[in-house]
Amino acid sequence: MKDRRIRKSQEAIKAAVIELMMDKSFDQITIQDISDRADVSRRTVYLHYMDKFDLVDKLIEEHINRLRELCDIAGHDAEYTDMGLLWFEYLEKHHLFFSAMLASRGNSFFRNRFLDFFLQELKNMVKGKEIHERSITGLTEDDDVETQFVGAAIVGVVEWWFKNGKPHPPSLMAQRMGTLLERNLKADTPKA
Amino acid sequence: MKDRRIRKSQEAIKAAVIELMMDKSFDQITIQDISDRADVSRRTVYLHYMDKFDLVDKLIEEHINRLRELCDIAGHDAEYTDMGLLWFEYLEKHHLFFSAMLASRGNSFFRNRFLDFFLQELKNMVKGKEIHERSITGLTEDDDVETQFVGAAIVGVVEWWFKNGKPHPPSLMAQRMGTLLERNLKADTPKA
DNA sequence: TTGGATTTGTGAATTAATGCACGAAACCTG
DNA sequence: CAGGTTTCGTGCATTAATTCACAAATCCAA
Repeated sequence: MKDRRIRKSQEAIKAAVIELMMDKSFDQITIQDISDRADVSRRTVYLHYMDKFDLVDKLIEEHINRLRELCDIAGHDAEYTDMGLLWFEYLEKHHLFFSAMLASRGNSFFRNRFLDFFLQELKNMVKGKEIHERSITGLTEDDDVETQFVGAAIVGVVEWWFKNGKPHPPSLMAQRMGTLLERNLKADTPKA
Repeated sequence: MKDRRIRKSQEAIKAAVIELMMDKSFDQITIQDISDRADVSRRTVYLHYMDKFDLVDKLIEEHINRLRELCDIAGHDAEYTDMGLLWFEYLEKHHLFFSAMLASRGNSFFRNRFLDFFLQELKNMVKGKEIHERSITGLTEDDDVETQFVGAAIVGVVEWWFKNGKPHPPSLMAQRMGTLLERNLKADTPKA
Protein backbone atom coordinates (compact mmCIF):
# COMPACT_ATOMS: atom_id res chain seq x y z
CA MET A 1 0.00 0.00 0.00
CA LYS A 2 1.18 3.48 -0.85
CA ASP A 3 2.18 5.74 1.96
CA ARG A 4 -0.93 7.56 3.17
CA ARG A 5 1.01 10.80 3.37
CA ILE A 6 1.38 10.75 -0.40
CA ARG A 7 -2.32 10.18 -0.91
CA LYS A 8 -3.28 12.88 1.52
CA SER A 9 -0.91 15.45 0.10
CA GLN A 10 -1.97 14.78 -3.46
CA GLU A 11 -5.64 14.83 -2.63
CA ALA A 12 -5.29 18.08 -0.75
CA ILE A 13 -3.38 19.65 -3.59
CA LYS A 14 -5.78 18.49 -6.26
CA ALA A 15 -8.78 19.61 -4.27
CA ALA A 16 -7.11 22.96 -3.75
CA VAL A 17 -6.62 23.50 -7.47
CA ILE A 18 -10.23 22.71 -8.22
CA GLU A 19 -11.42 25.03 -5.50
CA LEU A 20 -9.18 27.81 -6.72
CA MET A 21 -10.36 27.38 -10.26
CA MET A 22 -13.80 28.43 -9.10
CA ASP A 23 -12.70 32.02 -8.48
CA LYS A 24 -9.55 32.60 -10.49
CA SER A 25 -8.75 31.62 -14.01
CA PHE A 26 -6.18 28.89 -14.14
CA ASP A 27 -3.26 30.99 -15.30
CA GLN A 28 -3.54 33.42 -12.43
CA ILE A 29 -3.36 30.69 -9.85
CA THR A 30 0.05 30.55 -8.26
CA ILE A 31 1.74 27.58 -6.69
CA GLN A 32 1.71 29.57 -3.49
CA ASP A 33 -2.07 29.80 -3.71
CA ILE A 34 -2.29 26.08 -4.17
CA SER A 35 -0.04 25.17 -1.30
CA ASP A 36 -1.78 27.68 0.95
CA ARG A 37 -5.20 26.37 0.13
CA ALA A 38 -4.09 22.78 0.39
CA ASP A 39 -2.47 23.53 3.73
CA VAL A 40 0.74 22.00 2.53
CA SER A 41 4.25 23.28 2.15
CA ARG A 42 5.05 24.81 -1.20
CA ARG A 43 7.92 22.38 -1.33
CA THR A 44 5.49 19.50 -1.15
CA VAL A 45 3.78 20.56 -4.33
CA TYR A 46 7.05 20.39 -6.18
CA LEU A 47 7.65 17.02 -4.60
CA HIS A 48 4.73 15.60 -6.52
CA TYR A 49 4.37 17.74 -9.61
CA MET A 50 6.71 19.48 -12.00
CA ASP A 51 4.57 22.60 -12.18
CA LYS A 52 0.98 23.79 -12.45
CA PHE A 53 0.58 22.23 -15.85
CA ASP A 54 1.82 18.87 -14.78
CA LEU A 55 -0.66 19.06 -11.96
CA VAL A 56 -3.70 19.83 -14.06
CA ASP A 57 -2.44 17.31 -16.57
CA LYS A 58 -2.61 14.55 -14.02
CA LEU A 59 -6.03 15.73 -12.90
CA ILE A 60 -7.35 15.47 -16.42
CA GLU A 61 -5.67 12.12 -16.94
CA GLU A 62 -7.32 10.80 -13.83
CA HIS A 63 -10.81 11.89 -14.78
CA ILE A 64 -10.54 10.64 -18.32
CA ASN A 65 -9.32 7.32 -17.03
CA ARG A 66 -12.20 7.01 -14.61
CA LEU A 67 -14.63 7.85 -17.36
CA ARG A 68 -13.05 5.23 -19.55
CA GLU A 69 -13.30 2.66 -16.77
CA LEU A 70 -16.97 3.45 -16.36
CA CYS A 71 -17.51 2.86 -20.04
CA ASP A 72 -15.57 -0.37 -20.00
CA ILE A 73 -17.65 -1.68 -17.16
CA ALA A 74 -20.88 -0.81 -18.98
CA GLY A 75 -19.56 -2.52 -22.10
CA HIS A 76 -19.24 -1.01 -25.53
CA ASP A 77 -22.46 -2.57 -26.72
CA ALA A 78 -24.53 -0.64 -24.21
CA GLU A 79 -27.35 1.58 -25.41
CA TYR A 80 -26.33 5.15 -26.20
CA THR A 81 -28.80 6.43 -23.66
CA ASP A 82 -27.38 4.28 -20.89
CA MET A 83 -23.86 5.29 -21.74
CA GLY A 84 -24.89 8.93 -21.81
CA LEU A 85 -26.38 8.56 -18.38
CA LEU A 86 -23.06 7.35 -17.05
CA TRP A 87 -21.32 10.28 -18.64
CA PHE A 88 -23.65 12.94 -17.35
CA GLU A 89 -23.83 11.46 -13.89
CA TYR A 90 -20.08 11.46 -13.67
CA LEU A 91 -19.88 14.97 -15.04
CA GLU A 92 -22.40 16.19 -12.52
CA LYS A 93 -20.63 14.48 -9.67
CA HIS A 94 -17.43 16.29 -10.58
CA HIS A 95 -18.99 19.41 -11.94
CA LEU A 96 -16.57 21.60 -10.04
CA PHE A 97 -13.71 20.26 -12.05
CA PHE A 98 -15.34 19.99 -15.42
CA SER A 99 -17.09 23.31 -15.38
CA ALA A 100 -13.92 24.99 -14.24
CA MET A 101 -12.01 23.32 -17.04
CA LEU A 102 -14.56 24.17 -19.68
CA ALA A 103 -15.21 27.66 -18.41
CA SER A 104 -11.65 28.89 -18.58
CA ARG A 105 -11.01 30.06 -22.09
CA GLY A 106 -7.62 29.19 -23.45
CA ASN A 107 -8.08 25.68 -22.28
CA SER A 108 -8.29 24.14 -25.67
CA PHE A 109 -5.89 21.65 -24.20
CA PHE A 110 -8.55 20.17 -21.99
CA ARG A 111 -11.17 20.41 -24.70
CA ASN A 112 -8.98 18.33 -26.97
CA ARG A 113 -8.35 15.66 -24.39
CA PHE A 114 -12.05 15.60 -23.67
CA LEU A 115 -12.92 15.35 -27.31
CA ASP A 116 -10.40 12.58 -27.80
CA PHE A 117 -12.06 10.62 -25.07
CA PHE A 118 -15.48 10.86 -26.70
CA LEU A 119 -14.11 10.04 -30.12
CA GLN A 120 -12.43 6.95 -28.82
CA GLU A 121 -15.50 5.92 -26.93
CA LEU A 122 -17.76 6.48 -29.91
CA LYS A 123 -15.57 4.35 -32.09
CA ASN A 124 -15.67 1.59 -29.54
CA MET A 125 -19.41 1.79 -29.32
CA VAL A 126 -20.02 1.86 -33.03
CA LYS A 127 -17.73 -1.12 -33.41
CA GLY A 128 -19.49 -2.87 -30.53
CA LYS A 129 -22.84 -2.40 -32.19
CA GLU A 130 -21.70 -3.45 -35.64
CA ILE A 131 -21.32 -6.96 -34.37
CA HIS A 132 -24.96 -7.13 -33.47
CA GLU A 133 -26.56 -5.09 -36.18
CA ARG A 134 -24.64 -4.92 -39.36
CA SER A 135 -21.21 -6.23 -40.09
CA ILE A 136 -19.61 -3.52 -42.19
CA THR A 137 -20.87 0.01 -42.62
CA GLY A 138 -17.81 1.69 -43.96
CA LEU A 139 -17.52 3.67 -40.75
CA THR A 140 -14.38 1.96 -39.62
CA GLU A 141 -11.93 4.32 -41.22
CA ASP A 142 -9.93 6.07 -38.58
CA ASP A 143 -10.68 9.64 -39.55
CA ASP A 144 -14.36 9.08 -39.85
CA VAL A 145 -16.35 12.23 -40.54
CA GLU A 146 -19.43 11.11 -38.67
CA THR A 147 -17.44 10.32 -35.57
CA GLN A 148 -15.74 13.69 -35.59
CA PHE A 149 -19.08 15.33 -36.17
CA VAL A 150 -20.75 13.58 -33.29
CA GLY A 151 -17.75 13.92 -30.98
CA ALA A 152 -17.60 17.65 -31.38
CA ALA A 153 -21.33 17.80 -30.89
CA ILE A 154 -21.14 15.97 -27.59
CA VAL A 155 -18.43 18.23 -26.26
CA GLY A 156 -20.46 21.21 -27.34
CA VAL A 157 -23.52 19.98 -25.53
CA VAL A 158 -21.57 19.30 -22.39
CA GLU A 159 -20.04 22.74 -22.56
CA TRP A 160 -23.44 24.31 -22.99
CA TRP A 161 -24.80 22.23 -20.14
CA PHE A 162 -22.23 23.51 -17.68
CA LYS A 163 -22.22 27.10 -18.87
CA ASN A 164 -25.97 27.28 -18.37
CA GLY A 165 -25.89 25.90 -14.88
CA LYS A 166 -26.98 22.36 -15.72
CA PRO A 167 -30.56 23.21 -16.66
CA HIS A 168 -31.55 19.55 -17.05
CA PRO A 169 -30.81 16.51 -14.90
CA PRO A 170 -28.40 13.87 -16.21
CA SER A 171 -31.27 11.52 -16.97
CA LEU A 172 -32.90 13.94 -19.37
CA MET A 173 -29.57 14.88 -20.93
CA ALA A 174 -28.79 11.22 -21.45
CA GLN A 175 -32.12 10.56 -23.07
CA ARG A 176 -31.90 13.46 -25.49
CA MET A 177 -28.31 12.71 -26.24
CA GLY A 178 -29.16 9.07 -26.78
CA THR A 179 -31.71 9.94 -29.41
CA LEU A 180 -29.24 12.14 -31.24
CA LEU A 181 -26.52 9.53 -31.14
CA GLU A 182 -28.90 6.89 -32.44
CA ARG A 183 -29.92 9.09 -35.33
CA ASN A 184 -26.37 10.01 -36.26
CA LEU A 185 -24.47 6.83 -35.71
CA LYS A 186 -26.86 4.02 -36.36
CA ALA A 187 -28.72 4.24 -39.61
CA ASP A 188 -27.33 6.66 -42.11
CA THR A 189 -25.16 4.68 -44.49
CA PRO A 190 -27.98 2.85 -46.30
CA LYS A 191 -28.96 5.75 -48.54
CA ALA A 192 -29.33 5.72 -52.32
CA MET B 1 5.28 28.54 13.87
CA LYS B 2 4.54 24.98 14.77
CA ASP B 3 5.00 22.35 12.12
CA ARG B 4 1.75 22.06 10.19
CA ARG B 5 2.02 18.29 10.25
CA ILE B 6 1.53 18.34 14.00
CA ARG B 7 -1.51 20.54 13.75
CA LYS B 8 -3.02 18.44 11.00
CA SER B 9 -2.46 15.17 12.79
CA GLN B 10 -3.83 16.42 16.06
CA GLU B 11 -6.85 18.00 14.45
CA ALA B 12 -7.62 14.85 12.52
CA ILE B 13 -7.28 12.74 15.64
CA LYS B 14 -9.42 15.01 17.78
CA ALA B 15 -12.10 15.26 15.13
CA ALA B 16 -12.06 11.49 14.82
CA VAL B 17 -12.66 11.01 18.51
CA ILE B 18 -15.59 13.38 18.50
CA GLU B 19 -17.09 11.69 15.47
CA LEU B 20 -16.67 8.28 17.02
CA MET B 21 -18.26 9.40 20.25
CA MET B 22 -21.46 9.97 18.34
CA ASP B 23 -21.98 6.23 17.77
CA LYS B 24 -19.96 4.40 20.38
CA SER B 25 -19.56 5.11 24.04
CA PHE B 26 -16.14 6.41 24.87
CA ASP B 27 -14.81 3.28 26.50
CA GLN B 28 -15.55 1.06 23.54
CA ILE B 29 -13.61 3.25 21.19
CA THR B 30 -10.24 1.75 20.37
CA ILE B 31 -7.09 3.54 19.36
CA GLN B 32 -7.35 1.60 16.15
CA ASP B 33 -10.76 3.13 15.52
CA ILE B 34 -9.37 6.56 16.11
CA SER B 35 -6.40 6.20 13.84
CA ASP B 36 -8.54 4.64 11.14
CA ARG B 37 -11.11 7.40 11.27
CA ALA B 38 -8.45 10.09 11.43
CA ASP B 39 -6.67 8.49 8.49
CA VAL B 40 -3.48 8.46 10.45
CA SER B 41 -1.11 5.75 11.51
CA ARG B 42 -1.82 4.24 14.89
CA ARG B 43 1.74 5.09 15.76
CA THR B 44 0.98 8.74 15.20
CA VAL B 45 -1.67 8.74 17.89
CA TYR B 46 0.86 7.52 20.41
CA LEU B 47 3.23 10.16 19.17
CA HIS B 48 0.94 12.86 20.47
CA TYR B 49 -1.00 11.26 23.30
CA MET B 50 -0.27 8.81 26.06
CA ASP B 51 -3.58 7.02 25.60
CA LYS B 52 -7.27 7.59 25.02
CA PHE B 53 -7.67 9.33 28.31
CA ASP B 54 -4.85 11.70 27.72
CA LEU B 55 -6.45 12.49 24.41
CA VAL B 56 -9.88 13.30 25.75
CA ASP B 57 -8.20 15.12 28.61
CA LYS B 58 -6.54 17.51 26.22
CA LEU B 59 -9.76 17.94 24.32
CA ILE B 60 -11.54 18.97 27.48
CA GLU B 61 -8.69 21.20 28.52
CA GLU B 62 -8.81 22.96 25.21
CA HIS B 63 -12.51 23.67 25.29
CA ILE B 64 -12.47 24.86 28.89
CA ASN B 65 -9.62 27.16 28.06
CA ARG B 66 -11.41 28.61 25.09
CA LEU B 67 -14.50 29.15 27.20
CA ARG B 68 -12.39 30.87 29.79
CA GLU B 69 -10.82 33.10 27.18
CA LEU B 70 -14.25 34.06 25.94
CA CYS B 71 -15.25 35.04 29.45
CA ASP B 72 -12.07 37.00 30.00
CA ILE B 73 -12.66 38.96 26.84
CA ALA B 74 -16.21 39.77 27.88
CA GLY B 75 -14.97 40.85 31.28
CA HIS B 76 -16.11 39.57 34.63
CA ASP B 77 -18.40 42.48 35.18
CA ALA B 78 -20.55 41.58 32.18
CA GLU B 79 -24.24 40.99 32.64
CA TYR B 80 -25.17 37.42 33.45
CA THR B 81 -27.36 37.31 30.39
CA ASP B 82 -24.56 38.39 28.09
CA MET B 83 -22.19 35.92 29.61
CA GLY B 84 -24.76 33.18 29.29
CA LEU B 85 -25.13 34.00 25.63
CA LEU B 86 -21.42 33.49 25.11
CA TRP B 87 -21.62 30.15 26.87
CA PHE B 88 -24.57 28.82 24.98
CA GLU B 89 -23.32 30.02 21.65
CA TYR B 90 -20.04 28.27 22.24
CA LEU B 91 -21.79 25.13 23.43
CA GLU B 92 -24.00 25.10 20.37
CA LYS B 93 -21.05 25.62 18.07
CA HIS B 94 -19.32 22.58 19.55
CA HIS B 95 -22.41 20.64 20.37
CA LEU B 96 -20.92 17.48 18.93
CA PHE B 97 -18.26 17.44 21.56
CA PHE B 98 -20.28 18.62 24.52
CA SER B 99 -23.31 16.49 23.94
CA ALA B 100 -21.10 13.47 23.39
CA MET B 101 -19.31 14.21 26.63
CA LEU B 102 -22.45 14.78 28.62
CA ALA B 103 -24.37 11.95 27.04
CA SER B 104 -21.90 9.20 27.88
CA ARG B 105 -22.62 8.10 31.39
CA GLY B 106 -19.61 7.34 33.49
CA ASN B 107 -18.13 10.63 32.47
CA SER B 108 -18.35 12.25 35.84
CA PHE B 109 -14.80 13.25 35.03
CA PHE B 110 -15.93 15.69 32.40
CA ARG B 111 -18.87 16.83 34.46
CA ASN B 112 -16.53 17.78 37.25
CA ARG B 113 -14.19 19.72 35.02
CA PHE B 114 -17.16 21.43 33.50
CA LEU B 115 -18.60 22.27 36.89
CA ASP B 116 -15.25 23.58 38.05
CA PHE B 117 -15.19 25.93 35.14
CA PHE B 118 -18.57 27.38 35.96
CA LEU B 119 -17.77 27.66 39.64
CA GLN B 120 -14.60 29.57 38.90
CA GLU B 121 -16.37 31.80 36.45
CA LEU B 122 -19.22 32.50 38.83
CA LYS B 123 -16.82 33.50 41.56
CA ASN B 124 -15.07 35.84 39.17
CA MET B 125 -18.33 37.39 38.13
CA VAL B 126 -19.68 37.80 41.62
CA LYS B 127 -16.42 39.41 42.62
CA GLY B 128 -16.52 41.62 39.55
CA LYS B 129 -19.97 42.85 40.42
CA GLU B 130 -19.26 43.47 44.07
CA ILE B 131 -17.06 46.35 43.08
CA HIS B 132 -19.92 48.11 41.39
CA GLU B 133 -22.81 47.20 43.57
CA ARG B 134 -21.91 46.42 47.11
CA SER B 135 -18.51 46.04 48.63
CA ILE B 136 -18.82 43.05 50.92
CA THR B 137 -21.61 40.52 50.88
CA GLY B 138 -20.04 37.67 52.77
CA LEU B 139 -20.04 35.58 49.59
CA THR B 140 -16.29 35.55 49.22
CA GLU B 141 -15.62 32.39 51.20
CA ASP B 142 -14.10 29.78 48.96
CA ASP B 143 -16.57 26.99 49.56
CA ASP B 144 -19.59 29.16 49.10
CA VAL B 145 -22.90 27.34 49.21
CA GLU B 146 -24.65 29.64 46.79
CA THR B 147 -21.93 29.24 44.22
CA GLN B 148 -22.02 25.47 44.44
CA PHE B 149 -25.77 25.59 44.20
CA VAL B 150 -25.78 27.76 41.12
CA GLY B 151 -22.87 25.96 39.50
CA ALA B 152 -24.54 22.60 39.73
CA ALA B 153 -27.73 24.19 38.45
CA ILE B 154 -26.01 25.53 35.35
CA VAL B 155 -24.44 22.20 34.52
CA GLY B 156 -27.79 20.56 35.00
CA VAL B 157 -29.47 22.97 32.63
CA VAL B 158 -26.79 22.51 30.00
CA GLU B 159 -27.09 18.77 30.32
CA TRP B 160 -30.85 18.96 29.93
CA TRP B 161 -30.47 21.28 26.96
CA PHE B 162 -28.31 18.82 25.05
CA LYS B 163 -30.22 15.70 26.03
CA ASN B 164 -33.42 17.26 24.73
CA GLY B 165 -31.97 18.26 21.41
CA LYS B 166 -31.43 21.93 22.19
CA PRO B 167 -35.13 22.90 22.31
CA HIS B 168 -34.36 26.61 22.66
CA PRO B 169 -31.86 28.83 20.89
CA PRO B 170 -28.84 30.14 22.81
CA SER B 171 -30.40 33.58 23.06
CA LEU B 172 -33.42 32.32 24.94
CA MET B 173 -31.34 30.04 27.12
CA ALA B 174 -29.08 32.94 27.98
CA GLN B 175 -31.98 35.16 28.90
CA ARG B 176 -33.67 32.61 31.16
CA MET B 177 -30.38 31.65 32.70
CA GLY B 178 -29.56 35.29 33.23
CA THR B 179 -32.72 35.84 35.22
CA LEU B 180 -31.99 32.85 37.41
CA LEU B 181 -28.42 33.90 38.02
CA GLU B 182 -29.53 37.40 38.91
CA ARG B 183 -32.05 36.08 41.41
CA ASN B 184 -29.61 33.68 43.02
CA LEU B 185 -26.38 35.61 43.06
CA LYS B 186 -27.24 39.26 43.26
CA ALA B 187 -29.65 40.17 46.00
CA ASP B 188 -30.06 37.59 48.67
CA THR B 189 -27.76 38.56 51.51
CA PRO B 190 -29.70 41.66 52.57
CA LYS B 191 -32.35 39.73 54.41
CA ALA B 192 -33.46 40.48 57.96
C1' DT C 1 -10.91 -21.34 33.04
C1' DT C 2 -8.58 -21.73 28.78
C1' DG C 3 -7.05 -20.53 24.42
C1' DG C 4 -7.55 -17.63 20.25
C1' DA C 5 -8.25 -13.17 18.68
C1' DT C 6 -7.86 -8.32 19.42
C1' DT C 7 -5.78 -4.41 21.26
C1' DT C 8 -2.04 -2.20 23.18
C1' DG C 9 2.25 0.10 23.67
C1' DT C 10 6.74 0.43 21.95
C1' DG C 11 11.32 -0.08 18.98
C1' DA C 12 13.53 0.73 14.81
C1' DA C 13 14.28 1.79 10.06
C1' DT C 14 12.52 4.35 6.36
C1' DT C 15 10.22 7.91 3.87
C1' DA C 16 7.56 12.06 3.22
C1' DA C 17 6.86 16.75 4.52
C1' DT C 18 8.46 20.89 6.37
C1' DG C 19 10.85 25.28 6.87
C1' DC C 20 14.26 28.12 5.35
C1' DA C 21 17.23 30.30 2.31
C1' DC C 22 18.71 31.58 -2.09
C1' DG C 23 19.46 33.03 -6.91
C1' DA C 24 17.00 33.42 -11.00
C1' DA C 25 13.01 34.43 -13.62
C1' DA C 26 8.83 36.91 -14.36
C1' DC C 27 5.96 40.64 -13.47
C1' DC C 28 4.14 45.05 -12.65
C1' DT C 29 4.42 49.99 -12.09
C1' DG C 30 6.04 54.36 -12.36
C1' DC D 1 13.55 50.70 -19.09
C1' DA D 2 14.81 50.61 -14.36
C1' DG D 3 13.98 48.99 -10.01
C1' DG D 4 11.08 46.83 -6.66
C1' DT D 5 8.21 42.94 -5.72
C1' DT D 6 6.41 38.59 -6.39
C1' DT D 7 6.79 33.98 -7.83
C1' DC D 8 9.57 30.24 -9.04
C1' DG D 9 12.39 26.19 -8.61
C1' DT D 10 15.75 23.93 -5.97
C1' DG D 11 19.28 22.35 -2.10
C1' DC D 12 19.58 21.07 2.44
C1' DA D 13 18.98 19.88 7.28
C1' DT D 14 15.47 18.63 10.36
C1' DT D 15 11.38 16.61 11.99
C1' DA D 16 7.04 14.18 11.78
C1' DA D 17 4.62 10.28 10.05
C1' DT D 18 4.60 5.81 8.29
C1' DT D 19 5.20 0.82 8.03
C1' DC D 20 6.38 -3.32 10.15
C1' DA D 21 7.22 -6.29 13.85
C1' DC D 22 6.68 -8.03 18.42
C1' DA D 23 5.69 -9.03 23.22
C1' DA D 24 2.46 -8.02 26.74
C1' DA D 25 -2.07 -7.11 28.18
C1' DT D 26 -7.05 -7.58 27.59
C1' DC D 27 -11.16 -9.37 25.95
C1' DC D 28 -14.48 -12.88 24.90
C1' DA D 29 -16.65 -16.90 23.68
C1' DA D 30 -16.50 -21.90 24.14
